[in-house]
Amino acid sequence: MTETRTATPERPYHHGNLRDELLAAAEATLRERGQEQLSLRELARQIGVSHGAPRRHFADRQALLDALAITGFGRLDDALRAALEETGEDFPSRLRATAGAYVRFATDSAALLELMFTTKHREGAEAVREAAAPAFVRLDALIVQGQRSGEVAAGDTEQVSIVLFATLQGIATLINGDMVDLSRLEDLTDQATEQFLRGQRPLG
Amino acid sequence: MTETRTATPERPYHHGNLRDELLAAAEATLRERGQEQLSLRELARQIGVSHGAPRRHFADRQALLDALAITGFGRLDDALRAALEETGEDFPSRLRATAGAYVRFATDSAALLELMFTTKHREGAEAVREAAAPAFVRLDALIVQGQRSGEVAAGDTEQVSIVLFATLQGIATLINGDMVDLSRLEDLTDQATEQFLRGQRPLG
DNA sequence: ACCTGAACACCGTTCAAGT
DNA sequence: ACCTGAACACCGTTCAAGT
Repeated sequence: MTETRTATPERPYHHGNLRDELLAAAEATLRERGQEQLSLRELARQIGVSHGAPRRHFADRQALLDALAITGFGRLDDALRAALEETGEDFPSRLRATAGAYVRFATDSAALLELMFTTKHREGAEAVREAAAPAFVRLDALIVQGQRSGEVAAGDTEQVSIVLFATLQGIATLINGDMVDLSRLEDLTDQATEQFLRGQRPLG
Repeated sequence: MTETRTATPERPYHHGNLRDELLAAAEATLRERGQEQLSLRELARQIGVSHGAPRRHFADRQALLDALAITGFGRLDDALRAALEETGEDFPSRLRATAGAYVRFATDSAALLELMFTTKHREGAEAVREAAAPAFVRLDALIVQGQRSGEVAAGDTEQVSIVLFATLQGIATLINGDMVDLSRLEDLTDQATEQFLRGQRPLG
């Protein structure tokens, strides 16, 4: 029971884990109050370091936001992979599982999604784009499967997968922006996937 | 050639047109440097009024951004209407014209688009949503035309039009966020519209 | 190697006061 | 009715200095 074990322990000079703590605190603030309300100084205060300390780990505010976006893409890819592991092998099942997982992630993490997709005209944005690649590749692979099984017309795979990606992303944007009610999410996603299946079915 | 006619004329006490000038200057800054770089104080400096003056016309920074978003929706609707006036009467032509006009507007005014569609959890957002209504109604009317002509399957009109809207919005988001190159815009839009036409064609 | 703390140049917002 | 200008409480960023 020494002085150094109080409720707010005097931290040793070297904090040791600041980067991860900053990211965790930033993500919580992002979810609760949005990107614009996220302040480096406030994060430092919450964690108990001086306002200059974050600088060692993130060159500036934007670098921290980029890091959040990058982890976001990782989590998106994890969500898509997990959904595919729990579904059947046929193309329609995999399409529906992917679409459902995407829009669920996107509407559950609206502020994070915004960070992930509004990257334009920034330095360091290259790293964010690279982080997005696995999710795009996963969509691409899904379309390739559909083309092999004959359920998706032959053609420019990437073009088809981008339009599919765009549709899911757009549905999430309309809902996250309160233009469309969240209660319509499932029906809209079904509409999009069934329309995709019909629109892609090779003409007999 | 009196003292009151210098290059920077001494303005009369009552400015008279401050609201419109603020909006115009704000839109230019938005386009050139993005929303985050837009500062009320800097706008006031550019126009030549005190930093407190904007307060008479916009309660706060967000109110000015909302006003920009609202004028953006008006301009979007204008663009859609203009495109429809220049095309044929058949449904596929009108679908293609609408889609093309939408993605052109959306990629030409990327920062404005972001303002228009990220409205969540804000007061005064109601006015922004209302401003969006005409564009949604226009898409709805287009789908109704397609259903009447038999080129779109009968069903929930709004659901179909929202998915179409979402697809176009998503394509623009991916391009504006530099995830997809602008050069692919036209092909992606064509892919989306042709897939829509095939996916909606009633089964014979 | 990592963090502190003062300093600088900005913000948005408020409000009494001027015309 | 409309605008000014001082004041307040924040920011992000920089950097010499500490351990």
